[in-house]
Order: sequence, then C-alpha cells, then structure tokens
Amino acid sequence: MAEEKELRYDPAAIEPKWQQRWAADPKLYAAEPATSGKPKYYVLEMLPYPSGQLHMGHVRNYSIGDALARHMWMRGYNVLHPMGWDAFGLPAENAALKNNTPPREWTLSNIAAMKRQMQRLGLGYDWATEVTTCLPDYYRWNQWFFLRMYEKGLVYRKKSKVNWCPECATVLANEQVIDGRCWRHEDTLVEQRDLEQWFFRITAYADELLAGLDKLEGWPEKVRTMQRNWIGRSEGTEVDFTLEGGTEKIRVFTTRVDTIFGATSVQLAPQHALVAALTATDPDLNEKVAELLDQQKKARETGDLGAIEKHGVPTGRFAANPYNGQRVPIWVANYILADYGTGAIMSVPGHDERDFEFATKYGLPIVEVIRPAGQTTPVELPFLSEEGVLVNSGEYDGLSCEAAEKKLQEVAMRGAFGEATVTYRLKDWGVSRQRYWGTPIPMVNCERDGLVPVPDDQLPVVLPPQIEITQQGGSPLGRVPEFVNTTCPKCGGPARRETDTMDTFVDSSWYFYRYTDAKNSNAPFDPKVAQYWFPIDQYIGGVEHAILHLIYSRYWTKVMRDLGLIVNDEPAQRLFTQGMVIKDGAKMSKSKGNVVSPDDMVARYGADATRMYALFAAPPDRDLDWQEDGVAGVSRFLARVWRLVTKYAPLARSASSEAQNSVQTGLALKLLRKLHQTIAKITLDFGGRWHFNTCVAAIMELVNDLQAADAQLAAGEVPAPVMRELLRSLVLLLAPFAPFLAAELWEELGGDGGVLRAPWPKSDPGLAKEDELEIPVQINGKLVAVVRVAAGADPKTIEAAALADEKVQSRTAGKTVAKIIVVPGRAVNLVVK
RNA sequence: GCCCGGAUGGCGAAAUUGGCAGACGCAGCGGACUUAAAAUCCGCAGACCGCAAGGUCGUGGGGGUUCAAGUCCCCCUCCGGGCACCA
Repeated sequence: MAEEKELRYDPAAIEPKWQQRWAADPKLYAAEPATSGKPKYYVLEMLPYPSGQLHMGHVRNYSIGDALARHMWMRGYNVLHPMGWDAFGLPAENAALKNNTPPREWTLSNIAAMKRQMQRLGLGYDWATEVTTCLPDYYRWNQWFFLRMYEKGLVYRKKSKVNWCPECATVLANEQVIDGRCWRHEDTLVEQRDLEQWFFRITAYADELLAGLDKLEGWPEKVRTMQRNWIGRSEGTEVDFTLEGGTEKIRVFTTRVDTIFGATSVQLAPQHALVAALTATDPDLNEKVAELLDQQKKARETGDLGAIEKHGVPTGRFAANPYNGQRVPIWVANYILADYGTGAIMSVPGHDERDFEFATKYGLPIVEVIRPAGQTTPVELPFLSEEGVLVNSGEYDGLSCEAAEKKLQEVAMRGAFGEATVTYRLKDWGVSRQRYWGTPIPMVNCERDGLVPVPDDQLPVVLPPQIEITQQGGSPLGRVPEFVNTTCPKCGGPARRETDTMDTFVDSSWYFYRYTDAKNSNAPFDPKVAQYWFPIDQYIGGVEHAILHLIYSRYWTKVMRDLGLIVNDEPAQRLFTQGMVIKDGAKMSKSKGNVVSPDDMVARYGADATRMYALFAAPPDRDLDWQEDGVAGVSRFLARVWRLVTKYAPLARSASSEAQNSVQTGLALKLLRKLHQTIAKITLDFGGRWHFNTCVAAIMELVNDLQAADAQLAAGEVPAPVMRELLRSLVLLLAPFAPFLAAELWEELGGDGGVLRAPWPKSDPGLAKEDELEIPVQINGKLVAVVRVAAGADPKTIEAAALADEKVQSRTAGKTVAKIIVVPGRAVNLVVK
C-alpha cells in the first residue's frame, strides 16, 4: 500500500516542500557581483500592479521569463532576475473609499498576497532586490530625479489645456487617453480643463527616441512602428500669410510647400488665437465658430475625430500668399487641430484629399499646381503624388516637387516669412496628478521666492500616512495642513508645498535600474553596478505597454545618461511581447466572467503543470486559448515522467561510469540519439526563437520513446550508465519548465548541488545524427514511396534505391522517365510522361 | 483609409532553408487490466469513395512561378491589433 502511494505523482506534496527549501536559501536566485567572472544576463518581466491577485496573463509572462532565467543559470551565466511592485496608483484610493482601508495598508497586503502566489508558482526571483515603488526609499529618488531634471530645464510648469478624467478626478497624460476616453475608465469621456501642470520635456528627445528605434533590432517591429507613429515626426515648412487690413501674420504649417501656389484658402482651428479677434465684432460668426468647436469636441469625445463631417465658416477676411501676394479667404474649420503644427493650414484642394473635399463642399476654387513629369495636359484632381513638376506656379514652373520645396524654403528664409521646421505629434509629458497615492512633487511655493525646489537633504518629501480619502475634487494633499504648510528652503518664510503627485508612470520609468542596487540609500543606484548589468538582455511583457511605459522608460534612460548616471542609450537590448490569454474566444476579464484563477489551477494540478501548460498551449508571442483539459494533459505527462524516472532511478544511480564508455548499440543507441536530438532542439530554441510549445512537445516525444521501451528497459536491455544519462538529461531539460518536479527527480537521481546549478546538457552531434534516412519518392510531385538509405548516401545511390522500389517500378512501367531530381537527404522526384 | 499580425483536422497547434501536411497535446473511438469504476497501458483517428487493397481531394478564395508550394510572387475575402482629418 505504502509503495503504491509512492508511485503517485503528487505535486501538492512535492511543490510546497521545495518551496520551503528554496525560501531557506536566499542565495539561490541571487545575482553574483560583477567580479564573478561569469557573463552577465539580465532577464526581466514587467513589474505588476499589486491588485491583489495574479491573473493568467501574469502567470504566462513570468513562466516565460523564469524558464529563460533558469536556462541561463544552468548555462553558467550570472543571472539577474528581479521582481517588484508598481505600487502607487488610483485603485488603492478607490479601495480606501470602498473599504475604509488606508491605501498603504491595502497595497502592502496585496503585495504580500501576490508574492505568496509567485512563490507558490516557484518563480525564481531574488527577493533581496525587491522594489516597491510606494515606499519612501524608492520614491525619494523619483523626487531626486525630478529635481535634477528641473535643474536641467527638463521640468517646467505651465497652464494648459489638459485631459481630465472625472472618474479618476485627475489629469491624464496624452498617452493615457484612448479614443477620447480614460485608459482606466472605458466609459468615461475625458474633459479638457485649463490647469497649471508640471511637464517633463520629452519632446527634447523626440529625435533621439525616433532614431533609436532603428537600432532596436531586438524589439518587435510592431512596437517600433507604434512608437514611430506616436512620435509622429513630420518635416515641413512654416509660412506666414499676411492678414489683409492688419499687420498680423497667420503662420501655417505644411509638408507640401511646393503646392503653395495652389492654396485657395487659409483654414484656422476654432481655438486659433486670431479667431477670437476676427469674430469679436460679429456675434453671428462667433456663434458659428462656437458650433464648430462643439462639433470638434464631440468628435474627440466619441473617439472618431477621423469621421467628423467637415464644416467651416468664412470669416469674411482675407490673407495674402507671401510668394505671389495672392489674396485668399480665411476660414475657420472644425477639422483643423489647434494642438498640431500652428493650428492653421493653407488649403490646397488640388493636391490634398481633405482640402479637396472641403473646397468641393463650399465651392472654393481648385487649382492644379502639380502635374506628372512629361505630361502636357492637366491632370485629374485631386492629384496627391509627390512625384511631379510644378505648373501654374510662376517662376517655379517646371521644378520637381522636391527641388521646389527646397527652393521655396530658401526663399521664405531670405524673405523672413517662413522656415523649414519639424513638427511632432509627441507632446511633453504632463506628470501632475491631483491624487493622494503617488510621489509628492518636491517643490514649495513661497510668497516671496515663488517656486523653490526642495533641497536634496530634505528628501524624501514623505506622503502623510493617515489621510481621509474623499471624493471631493482637487488634490487630497491640499487638505492636509501639516503637509501643505512648510517653510521656504530659501528664505525660511512661510510656504506651501506642491500638493499634486507624480504620474505613476514615473515610478516604472526607471525601476529596473534600482534592482541592480536596491538598498542604496545615498543614490538611486551605483553607476558602476548599473553599467555592469545594463542594458537589460531580455525584457518581457505585454504589448499594451508599447507606447506608455516603453517610451517613457526610453526617455528616462536618455535623461539619466545625460546626467552621467549610466552609459547605455536604451534600457533593453531585446524586448519580447507575449500574447494575451484568451478563454472562449475573449480576453480573460471579470466583466466577461471567463477568468481562470491561477490559485485554482495550482491547487488542482500543481504549479509545474500550470506553468508548463502556459508554455505548451501556444508559442509565447501568440494569443493563448486556455483549456483546462490541456492543463490536465500536461499534468498526466508530468505524472508519466515521475513514474518513469522513479522506476529507473535505482538503476541509473547504480551506474559507475559515464554513458560514453559503455557500448552504444540497439535500443540504447536509439534512445541516446533521440535524447541528443531533443537537447539540440531545445538549446536552439532558447537561443532566441522561444517556441517553448515545441520544446515541451519534444520532451514529450522523448518520454514517449522511453515509455514505449518500458518492457526492454525493465529487462535490463539498456546499461545503467546510459539510463543514468537518459534520465538525468531528461530532468535537466525539464528544469526550466517544471522546476519543482525537476528538483525532486534530480535529487532522486542522486544529482548534487541542486538542479539549478547543474550544467545544461550538451548535444553530441555525432550521437544525434541518424545513420539511415527515409527519403520520400515522388512521381510528378506526388508521393508514391519512401525508401531508406544511408545518411551520407550520394545522389546516384539514392536514385538507384528509388528506382528499385516496387511501387515506383509498377508506376513507371511502360512510361518514360524524363527527368529525375534528387535532393540528397530530402527527396526524390521523377518526372514521368 | 493607412500600418502590423493571423487564417492549417472536432479543438490548441507543428512543419527553423520550397522537399512525406497535421509532430505534440486535448476531446473522441476501440482494446487490455478490474466484479465494476477511476487511474494506467496498448491501438485507431484530415475529408470523401471502398469490405479491402487502394483511389480522389485537402493548409481562407482565385491566379502564377517551380520537378516540387502551408512556405515564394500577384489579386481578393475574413478575423485580431495599432494608428487615423496630424496638414
């Protein structure tokens, strides 16, 4: 009875046992110092928000990273594999409102719960380097960076139109507004408000952020494209049109200055500064402009700005084209964006689709100024190509578009009515949040000295621990007098602290540097240590961070480099974005009711089976369809491994020599060959392709082969040293995917030092090579037979073998073999007529 | 509209350079073991025709290149994601 029990694979017994043993060995997953002499490898999964529960997306993300980390440890690398918590943010305040729990308490207990889940999953993190962004020893460095950036002119304050989410009761960055809605509240329309805000000058690095993308070859093309679009660099020309009957200039931005002789109107955004002046005396016009503004606002709110119907009103005023003095009407239009370019455009209906649509609607003239080279008759309008020559453009006629652009820019510069410019879609990063649970901005406002930075020796500006969270608007910190009231660091007089906190994306912009030196209380990190570990060798996370986090952290890296803290230009060498976890055709979410709890899976099948299924069900970059039956299947497989290894472990342990020294023929050779093929396949995949689904499949094949030979193995047909190599290697191959079972079986096989420090098996190409091959024989491209030939057989031998085959002979009898194609090692094809 | 992915059995998927389509797993069917069941083990399994031997068709659709196409080229459809009056 006792024996029978022992033969059952019982993850509920094995896994907690190893979890405890690992917890008792804090050095196990710890990185070694730079002096270790080993090559370094920094593998990082994106740190989670401590919501309280891991979801399957986390499990998948961390299973990928942990498999890689374990593999690299076994390959002898000095591995840094840390974990932390993106612990500031609004949900903690919402929870405080709902449950009357302080945000700090709520957050820290969630962290404890999720950490337990991670440990139960057997994820190999070095908890000594854990980073929790809501603790003062971390966020003081956010403040420190803020001050350094302030000194460098990278932080500034201005009153501006900002995105306001009524639900969050705070400002949002542009990056946090999706289709006019809040990124956290899909149903909540974002409002525009005028507020004094702190900004990070990310646009100062726009060009470098863009250029750097070309060098990030280890990043998915998709992410690079998204960032390129987001930065939205556009080269063009700014040109001043002169207001008729006034001195004002109307500066327009265009990427097609070569078409300027075709401009038949100037279009202003409803918010354009000039509009108010032009409409001041005309209430009727004023009302119409208000309508345009309203349409634009509505379209922005519903997210389909692109589908807005174009409306415009003529102002009755005119402007002069600076190149030829031509008089064109000034309109106000709802499709002109105030915050892009100069908020004013020249309308060239002959060569711009939108302008064409607008001009057609309102009966404005449409003039041809570009024509395909060599064509003598007018071209059909609108003609949108940039390949052509100028017509109807006075002295510039006959120039190519490209040449005309250069020439016209020069003329504008000389005439001081315009210049070549670059415009970006990217805006500066607004970081002020009117929330409590975030990093206090380290500035004070003195009645005498104005804005004064908090000196370094007064950091951190600590968040008051006890605060009543209410739904009142405005910054909660503003209602805490003992926080607000302070003295001016400059004059010692009374002053008020800044009460806004920083966007939580500040926290995650540099957290991965802190891991390298997490306990440092004198600096954010030691530059020498960071230099050793950076850039991150492999960063793994969801594609949803392609713009927000991944652009901010690239920016931060460049700023830190210019502050002299680091030497790398980019944070991560390689980025991997894993697919989503799907169930029943939809992304797992509470609202869809299709959430599978990792805890349930672990309780039912164990951590190994849960993790291994997450790697087996699909390649990591694709979406994964969660099917619980599949987890059960992986669990059955692990049980099979367990029975097989425990059954033959005594035999393997009895081996007194290495497998190389024993005779390798028959079954032993066959199994060793399969083993070495499997090692080669998996090792190759870890090198970058990462199709862990096929790695697991390959291990299954190996186990199937061993299982099929069970009777012969039991009869002792395979010598002990070979069994030892087979089983040990099997366990080592399994170790990155099923760490608990591997640890247990490694011990069972008498392996010492723990499986994580055991060297990754090496494939012997001589052993892996087949000595006989099956070659498909086709006739006119159709498979008719398979012939066996020696591995190195020359084409003649293969051809002869193919022709000798019975089926081939019967198919070719009485016919002419016109041609024989032999691809050695691959195929034979007979062309028969 | 533009830019990325993707479409292969009942299901998740595999095929790394153009060379046996469907590895591996799930679900299914049959068998062994068992009084029985569970567990385990062995076997079958793309579709259609056929008792069988065997044959025909088959990787979203249409065309093409090639001795040979899931894979390369052209056109189209559908699904997922991103961007979108950005002048």
